[in-house]
Amino acid sequence: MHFDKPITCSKKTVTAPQSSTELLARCNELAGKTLGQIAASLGLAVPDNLQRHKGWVGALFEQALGADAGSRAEPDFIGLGIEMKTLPLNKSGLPKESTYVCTVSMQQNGALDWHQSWIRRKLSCVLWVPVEADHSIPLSERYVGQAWLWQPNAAQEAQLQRDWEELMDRVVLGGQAEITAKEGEYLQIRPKAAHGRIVSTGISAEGLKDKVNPKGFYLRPSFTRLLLEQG
DNA sequence: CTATGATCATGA
DNA sequence: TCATGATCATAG
Repeated sequence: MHFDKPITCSKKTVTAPQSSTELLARCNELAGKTLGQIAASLGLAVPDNLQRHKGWVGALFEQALGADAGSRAEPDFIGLGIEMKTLPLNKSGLPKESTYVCTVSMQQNGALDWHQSWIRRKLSCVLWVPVEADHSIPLSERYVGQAWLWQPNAAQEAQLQRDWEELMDRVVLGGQAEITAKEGEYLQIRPKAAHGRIVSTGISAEGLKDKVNPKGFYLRPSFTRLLLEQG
Protein backbone atom coordinates (compact mmCIF):
# COMPACT_ATOMS: atom_id res chain seq x y z
CA MET A 1 0.00 0.00 0.00
CA HIS A 2 1.08 3.51 -0.56
CA PHE A 3 -0.31 6.85 0.14
CA ASP A 4 -1.43 8.77 -2.87
CA LYS A 5 -0.26 12.28 -3.20
CA PRO A 6 -2.96 14.78 -2.41
CA ILE A 7 -5.11 15.24 -5.43
CA THR A 8 -6.76 18.42 -4.30
CA CYS A 9 -6.16 21.30 -6.62
CA SER A 10 -3.64 23.42 -4.79
CA LYS A 11 -4.57 27.03 -5.19
CA LYS A 12 -1.52 29.07 -5.91
CA THR A 13 -1.06 32.50 -4.48
CA VAL A 14 0.74 35.30 -6.20
CA THR A 15 2.44 37.89 -4.02
CA ALA A 16 1.90 41.57 -4.57
CA PRO A 17 4.24 43.14 -7.14
CA GLN A 18 6.75 45.50 -5.61
CA SER A 19 6.90 47.91 -8.53
CA SER A 20 4.94 48.91 -11.58
CA THR A 21 7.76 47.40 -13.63
CA GLU A 22 7.25 44.05 -11.95
CA LEU A 23 3.50 44.34 -12.46
CA LEU A 24 3.91 45.05 -16.17
CA ALA A 25 6.33 42.16 -16.49
CA ARG A 26 3.67 39.84 -15.12
CA CYS A 27 1.19 41.30 -17.61
CA ASN A 28 3.62 40.55 -20.42
CA GLU A 29 3.64 36.92 -19.38
CA LEU A 30 -0.15 36.77 -19.39
CA ALA A 31 -0.51 38.46 -22.77
CA GLY A 32 -1.16 35.91 -25.48
CA LYS A 33 -2.44 33.31 -23.05
CA THR A 34 -6.05 32.17 -22.79
CA LEU A 35 -8.22 32.57 -19.74
CA GLY A 36 -8.25 28.78 -19.45
CA GLN A 37 -4.45 28.61 -19.32
CA ILE A 38 -4.26 31.31 -16.68
CA ALA A 39 -6.98 29.69 -14.60
CA ALA A 40 -5.26 26.32 -14.84
CA SER A 41 -1.96 27.77 -13.67
CA LEU A 42 -3.76 29.06 -10.60
CA GLY A 43 -5.68 25.86 -10.01
CA LEU A 44 -8.99 27.54 -10.72
CA ALA A 45 -12.00 26.12 -12.53
CA VAL A 46 -13.44 28.05 -15.46
CA PRO A 47 -17.21 28.57 -15.28
CA ASP A 48 -19.24 27.59 -18.33
CA ASN A 49 -20.30 31.16 -18.84
CA LEU A 50 -20.32 34.48 -17.04
CA GLN A 51 -24.05 34.69 -16.55
CA ARG A 52 -23.75 33.97 -12.84
CA HIS A 53 -20.06 34.80 -12.61
CA LYS A 54 -19.92 38.32 -13.96
CA GLY A 55 -16.86 39.33 -12.00
CA TRP A 56 -14.91 36.17 -12.68
CA VAL A 57 -12.49 37.58 -15.24
CA GLY A 58 -11.63 40.52 -13.02
CA ALA A 59 -11.09 38.27 -10.03
CA LEU A 60 -8.92 35.96 -12.12
CA PHE A 61 -6.52 38.77 -12.96
CA GLU A 62 -6.47 40.12 -9.45
CA GLN A 63 -5.21 36.74 -8.35
CA ALA A 64 -2.89 36.22 -11.28
CA LEU A 65 -1.25 39.60 -10.82
CA GLY A 66 -1.18 39.62 -7.04
CA ALA A 67 -3.65 42.39 -6.28
CA ASP A 68 -3.71 42.94 -2.54
CA ALA A 69 -6.67 45.21 -1.90
CA GLY A 70 -9.29 42.53 -1.56
CA SER A 71 -12.68 44.15 -1.36
CA ARG A 72 -11.36 47.21 0.41
CA ALA A 73 -12.01 50.67 -0.95
CA GLU A 74 -8.44 50.97 -2.15
CA PRO A 75 -6.66 50.65 -5.48
CA ASP A 76 -6.12 47.00 -6.38
CA PHE A 77 -2.42 47.34 -5.86
CA ILE A 78 -2.32 49.33 -2.66
CA GLY A 79 1.40 49.91 -2.46
CA LEU A 80 1.59 51.04 -6.07
CA GLY A 81 -1.63 53.04 -6.07
CA ILE A 82 -2.70 51.25 -9.24
CA GLU A 83 -6.28 50.32 -10.09
CA MET A 84 -6.80 47.34 -12.39
CA LYS A 85 -9.64 47.05 -14.88
CA THR A 86 -10.27 44.31 -17.38
CA LEU A 87 -11.42 45.67 -20.74
CA PRO A 88 -13.82 43.34 -22.58
CA LEU A 89 -13.31 43.48 -26.35
CA ASN A 90 -15.91 42.68 -28.98
CA LYS A 91 -15.42 40.83 -32.24
CA SER A 92 -13.82 43.91 -33.77
CA GLY A 93 -11.34 44.28 -30.96
CA LEU A 94 -13.05 47.32 -29.51
CA PRO A 95 -14.41 47.83 -25.98
CA LYS A 96 -17.69 45.95 -25.69
CA GLU A 97 -18.98 47.24 -22.37
CA SER A 98 -18.79 50.33 -20.26
CA THR A 99 -16.35 50.31 -17.36
CA TYR A 100 -17.65 50.65 -13.83
CA VAL A 101 -15.66 53.15 -11.78
CA CYS A 102 -17.37 53.79 -8.46
CA THR A 103 -20.65 54.45 -6.76
CA VAL A 104 -22.23 57.87 -6.94
CA SER A 105 -21.59 59.27 -3.51
CA MET A 106 -24.68 59.90 -1.43
CA GLN A 107 -24.87 62.64 1.13
CA GLN A 108 -22.47 64.94 -0.65
CA ASN A 109 -23.93 68.25 0.31
CA GLY A 110 -20.68 70.15 0.56
CA ALA A 111 -18.25 71.48 -1.94
CA LEU A 112 -17.76 69.38 -5.00
CA ASP A 113 -14.09 69.34 -5.72
CA TRP A 114 -12.96 67.18 -8.59
CA HIS A 115 -9.42 67.20 -7.31
CA GLN A 116 -10.53 65.64 -4.05
CA SER A 117 -13.04 63.26 -5.57
CA TRP A 118 -12.98 59.55 -5.15
CA ILE A 119 -13.45 58.96 -8.85
CA ARG A 120 -10.43 61.07 -9.77
CA ARG A 121 -8.27 59.07 -7.44
CA LYS A 122 -9.52 55.79 -8.83
CA LEU A 123 -8.79 56.93 -12.37
CA SER A 124 -5.42 58.52 -11.62
CA CYS A 125 -3.53 55.36 -12.51
CA VAL A 126 -5.24 52.41 -14.17
CA LEU A 127 -3.86 49.13 -15.45
CA TRP A 128 -6.04 48.16 -18.41
CA VAL A 129 -6.13 44.46 -19.25
CA PRO A 130 -7.80 43.79 -22.61
CA VAL A 131 -9.56 40.44 -22.92
CA GLU A 132 -11.59 38.91 -25.73
CA ALA A 133 -15.25 38.95 -24.76
CA ASP A 134 -17.17 37.87 -27.86
CA HIS A 135 -19.62 35.35 -26.53
CA SER A 136 -19.10 33.07 -29.51
CA ILE A 137 -15.68 32.25 -28.01
CA PRO A 138 -15.82 29.78 -25.13
CA LEU A 139 -14.71 31.49 -21.95
CA SER A 140 -11.63 29.34 -21.45
CA GLU A 141 -10.46 29.99 -25.02
CA ARG A 142 -10.58 33.76 -24.88
CA TYR A 143 -7.20 35.42 -25.33
CA VAL A 144 -5.65 38.11 -23.19
CA GLY A 145 -4.06 41.11 -24.84
CA GLN A 146 -1.20 43.36 -23.85
CA ALA A 147 -2.06 45.31 -20.73
CA TRP A 148 -0.94 48.90 -20.32
CA LEU A 149 -0.71 51.47 -17.61
CA TRP A 150 -2.74 54.62 -18.14
CA GLN A 151 -2.71 57.98 -16.46
CA PRO A 152 -5.14 60.53 -17.90
CA ASN A 153 -3.55 63.30 -19.88
CA ALA A 154 -4.68 66.88 -19.42
CA ALA A 155 -7.32 66.73 -22.13
CA GLN A 156 -8.75 63.44 -20.92
CA GLU A 157 -8.93 64.60 -17.34
CA ALA A 158 -10.57 67.85 -18.38
CA GLN A 159 -13.25 65.90 -20.23
CA LEU A 160 -13.89 63.66 -17.28
CA GLN A 161 -13.97 66.61 -14.90
CA ARG A 162 -16.57 68.40 -17.04
CA ASP A 163 -18.84 65.37 -17.09
CA TRP A 164 -18.38 64.73 -13.40
CA GLU A 165 -19.12 68.31 -12.38
CA GLU A 166 -22.26 68.47 -14.51
CA LEU A 167 -23.56 65.20 -13.17
CA MET A 168 -22.65 65.87 -9.55
CA ASP A 169 -24.27 69.28 -9.65
CA ARG A 170 -27.53 67.57 -10.41
CA VAL A 171 -27.00 64.89 -7.80
CA VAL A 172 -26.43 67.49 -5.11
CA LEU A 173 -29.46 69.48 -6.19
CA GLY A 174 -31.61 66.45 -5.64
CA GLY A 175 -31.83 65.20 -9.18
CA GLN A 176 -30.10 61.89 -8.83
CA ALA A 177 -33.23 59.85 -9.35
CA GLU A 178 -33.84 61.60 -12.65
CA ILE A 179 -30.35 61.26 -14.08
CA THR A 180 -30.22 58.85 -17.01
CA ALA A 181 -27.31 57.13 -18.72
CA LYS A 182 -27.78 59.40 -21.73
CA GLU A 183 -26.05 62.26 -19.98
CA GLY A 184 -22.32 62.77 -19.92
CA GLU A 185 -19.97 62.63 -22.89
CA TYR A 186 -17.53 60.06 -21.53
CA LEU A 187 -18.69 59.56 -17.97
CA GLN A 188 -22.24 58.39 -17.35
CA ILE A 189 -24.38 57.49 -14.36
CA ARG A 190 -26.25 54.20 -14.40
CA PRO A 191 -27.94 51.94 -11.86
CA LYS A 192 -25.54 49.95 -9.73
CA ALA A 193 -27.30 47.56 -7.40
CA ALA A 194 -28.23 43.94 -6.92
CA HIS A 195 -31.69 44.76 -8.28
CA GLY A 196 -34.12 47.59 -8.75
CA ARG A 197 -35.72 47.39 -5.34
CA ILE A 198 -32.53 48.23 -3.46
CA VAL A 199 -32.75 51.68 -1.95
CA SER A 200 -30.26 53.94 -0.28
CA THR A 201 -30.07 57.50 0.94
CA GLY A 202 -30.23 60.14 -1.73
CA ILE A 203 -30.53 63.89 -1.77
CA SER A 204 -33.63 65.97 -2.22
CA ALA A 205 -33.81 69.66 -2.97
CA GLU A 206 -34.19 70.30 0.75
CA GLY A 207 -31.50 67.96 1.93
CA LEU A 208 -31.37 64.27 2.68
CA LYS A 209 -34.07 61.94 1.48
CA ASP A 210 -34.19 58.21 0.95
CA LYS A 211 -35.69 55.83 -1.56
CA VAL A 212 -33.29 56.15 -4.44
CA ASN A 213 -31.86 53.25 -6.38
CA PRO A 214 -28.05 53.29 -6.04
CA LYS A 215 -26.19 54.48 -9.09
CA GLY A 216 -22.62 54.32 -10.23
CA PHE A 217 -20.20 56.12 -12.53
CA TYR A 218 -19.23 54.30 -15.70
CA LEU A 219 -16.82 55.13 -18.50
CA ARG A 220 -18.45 54.79 -21.89
CA PRO A 221 -16.93 52.39 -24.43
CA SER A 222 -16.29 55.43 -26.65
CA PHE A 223 -13.86 56.66 -24.01
CA THR A 224 -12.02 53.42 -23.34
CA ARG A 225 -11.79 52.98 -27.09
CA LEU A 226 -9.69 56.13 -27.23
CA LEU A 227 -7.44 54.76 -24.53
CA LEU A 228 -7.07 51.51 -26.43
CA GLU A 229 -5.97 53.39 -29.54
CA GLN A 230 -3.66 55.59 -27.53
CA GLY A 231 -2.16 52.84 -25.39
C1' DC B 1 -26.46 48.20 2.82
C1' DT B 2 -21.85 49.33 0.58
C1' DA B 3 -17.89 47.97 -1.27
C1' DT B 4 -15.43 44.84 -4.65
C1' DG B 5 -15.64 42.55 -9.55
C1' DA B 6 -18.53 43.32 -13.88
C1' DT B 7 -21.97 41.39 -17.78
C1' DC B 8 -26.77 40.46 -19.00
C1' DA B 9 -31.00 41.35 -21.50
C1' DT B 10 -34.01 44.01 -23.89
C1' DG B 11 -35.83 47.99 -26.42
C1' DA B 12 -34.96 51.46 -29.77
C1' DT C 1 -26.38 46.53 -33.50
C1' DC C 2 -25.72 48.88 -29.32
C1' DA C 3 -26.69 51.66 -25.27
C1' DT C 4 -29.53 51.81 -21.30
C1' DG C 5 -31.37 49.96 -17.43
C1' DA C 6 -31.26 45.66 -14.70
C1' DT C 7 -28.92 42.21 -12.59
C1' DC C 8 -25.34 38.46 -10.52
C1' DA C 9 -21.71 36.91 -6.95
C1' DT C 10 -19.08 37.76 -2.82
C1' DA C 11 -16.96 40.04 1.41
C1' DG C 12 -17.56 42.84 5.34
